[in-house]
Amino acid sequence: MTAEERKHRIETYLQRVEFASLEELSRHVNASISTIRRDLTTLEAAGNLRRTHGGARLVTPKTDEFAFTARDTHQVSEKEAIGKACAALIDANQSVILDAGTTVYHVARHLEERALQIVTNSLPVANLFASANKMEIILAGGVIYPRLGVLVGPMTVEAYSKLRASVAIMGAGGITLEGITNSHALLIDIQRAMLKAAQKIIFCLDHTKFGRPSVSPLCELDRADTIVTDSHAPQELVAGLRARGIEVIVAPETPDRLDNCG
Amino acid sequence: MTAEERKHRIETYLQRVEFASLEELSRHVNASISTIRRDLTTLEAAGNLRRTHGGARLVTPKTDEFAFTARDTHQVSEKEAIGKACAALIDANQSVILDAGTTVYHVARHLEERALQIVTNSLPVANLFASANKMEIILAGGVIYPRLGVLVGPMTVEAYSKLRASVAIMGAGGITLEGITNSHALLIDIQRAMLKAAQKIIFCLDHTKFGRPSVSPLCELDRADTIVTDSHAPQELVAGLRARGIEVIVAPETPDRLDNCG
DNA sequence: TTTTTCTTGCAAAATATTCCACAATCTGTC
DNA sequence: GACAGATTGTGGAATATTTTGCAAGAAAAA
Repeated sequence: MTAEERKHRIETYLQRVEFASLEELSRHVNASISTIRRDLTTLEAAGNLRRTHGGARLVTPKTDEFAFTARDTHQVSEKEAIGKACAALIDANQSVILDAGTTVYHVARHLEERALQIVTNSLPVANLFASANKMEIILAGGVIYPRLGVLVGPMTVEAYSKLRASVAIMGAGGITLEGITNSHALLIDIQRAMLKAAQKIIFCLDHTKFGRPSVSPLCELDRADTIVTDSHAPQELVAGLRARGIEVIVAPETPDRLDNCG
Repeated sequence: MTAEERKHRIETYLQRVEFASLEELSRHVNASISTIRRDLTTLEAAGNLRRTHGGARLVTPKTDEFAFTARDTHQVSEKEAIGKACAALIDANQSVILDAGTTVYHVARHLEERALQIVTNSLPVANLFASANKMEIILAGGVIYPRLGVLVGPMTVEAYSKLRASVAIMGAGGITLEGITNSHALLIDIQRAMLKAAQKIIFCLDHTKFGRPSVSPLCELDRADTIVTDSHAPQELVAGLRARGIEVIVAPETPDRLDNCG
C-alpha cells in the first residue's frame, strides 16, 4: 500500500467513525503508530482532520445528532471491549441484524468489512456505514424515536418480519436467570421480530445489565445462543448461564498493550 | 505491446483502483519497474495521474466521499432561496413527503416545525430532523445507496406505496416542456411511488435543471402542481410552464448577507 | 505522583534518481 | 536491398533520497 492510499484510508475511516484512536488507525491501515502520527500531522495540515490526544477527529461542522452513542454513554471501555469481542464472532459474508442501542453500536464500529449485509433500525448505525460501499446496508423503515435515533413502529416490525439473516446482534435492558428484559416497551415487538428473523442470536450486555430485570420481558434465556459481556460480570450468573448451555464470552479488559497483532 | 498501449493500460487500471503501487502496475502490464516509472513520469506530465512514493494515484479528488456534501457545493445560495420559498408553501399539520437530493434538503432545513409529519427516504434529511421531537419523522426503509445517502430498492417503493401524504416535495435531474426527468434510474420507481402517494406535488428545481433533459423520464409536466425555482431560470420556459397551468414560484434572489437560518 | 501520549533523533528499509548496457527500430548511405 | 550509425525503448545496478519503525526524553493528562 502506498502512503497516499494509506492516508486516504485514514480519512475514509474517520468519515465513518468520527473519532479514532491511534491504535485503532494503526490496525486498520496496517502501519505503525509512528507512521499514523506522521500521517495525521500531514492530514491535519491539509485540512479535514484534527489531531487530539490519543487519536484524531473529524472536523465536520455538522455535528452528528447521535454522537452521544459513541461518547455519552456509561461503561464506554467495557462496551468497546464487548464490541471488539462480538465483532470477532462474525464471519465474512454473513448477513447481520444489528439492534439499536449503544452497546450494539460499538459492535458496529468494529465490524469494518466483515459482513456483506447489515440490517438495522438504528440511525446511528446506518450513518456509520452510510459511506461504506463494500457492504450492503439495509435500513428498516419506521418512525424515528427522537432521543435514541431508533426506528420504531409497525413499519419496522413488518420490515424485520419479512427478512432473514444469519445472525442478530442484540442489546437489552437486563438479564437474570429468569430471562432477558428490556426497558423500552416500544422496542419489544421489534426485537422479537429480529429474534424470529435470525438463525443465531447474540446478546451484547455489559455487566451492569446482569441480575437487573427491566420492565418488559423480551425472551427466554435459551433463545440466546451467545452472550458477550465484560470482565466485571458477576461470576455466579455467568456460570448459571453456561450451565443452561448458553455460550458466554467475556471480553478481555481493555488490552491496551497490543502491538502488531492485526 | 507498444509503449502507447502500455500507458493506456496503466491509465485504465488506475481509473479502476484509484491507487496502484509500482509493483502492482509492473505485474499488470508486464513491464519492469523502471519502465513503469518512466511511463508514470510521462503520464504525470500529461495530466491525469499523480506520482506518489511507491506508486501513483488518480487525480480525481473525490471518489469515496459522501457525494451528497460534495454535490451540495453547486448553486448553494439558489438552493437556499428555493428552500425558503418552498417551505413557506407548507401549512402546519400537513404531512409532507420529502424526496432525496440536495435541493429538497434545503427545503427541509427551512421546514422547522411547520409540518406535523414528514416522510422521507433520505438519510441526511432524517438526520436533520432526528432530534426534533415535535414532529413525527417517518423514514422509508431500504438499501442505503452509499454515495447519496438515499434509501433505495423495493422496500422503499413498498413503503411509499402504502402511505398517503398531503404534499410531496420533489427534486429532479432536468425539466423541459416535454416532461420531468431524472438521472438516477434507481430513484425513478421510488419517485413515482411518491407521486402516487401525495395529493399535491411540488418540484424544487434550480435554474440549471431547466431545459436540460436527463436520461430517465420521470413524469409528465402536468403531474406537477407547483414548481419552485430561482431567479435565474429562463423566462420563456417559466412562461411555458405557466401557460400549461402550472404554478411557478420564483424564489427571490438571496441578499448577500445571510440571516441565521440554520 | 503515575500513566499516557507526543516529540525528536536515528538506523533500517523502501523508494527515487541517475547512469549504463543491451536490444529493437529507424535513418541515411552505399 | 544491405549495412553502419543514430535513436529510442527496456532492464538492471549504483547511489541518493524519502519513508518507516523504534526508542528515549519531554510534555501532557489523570
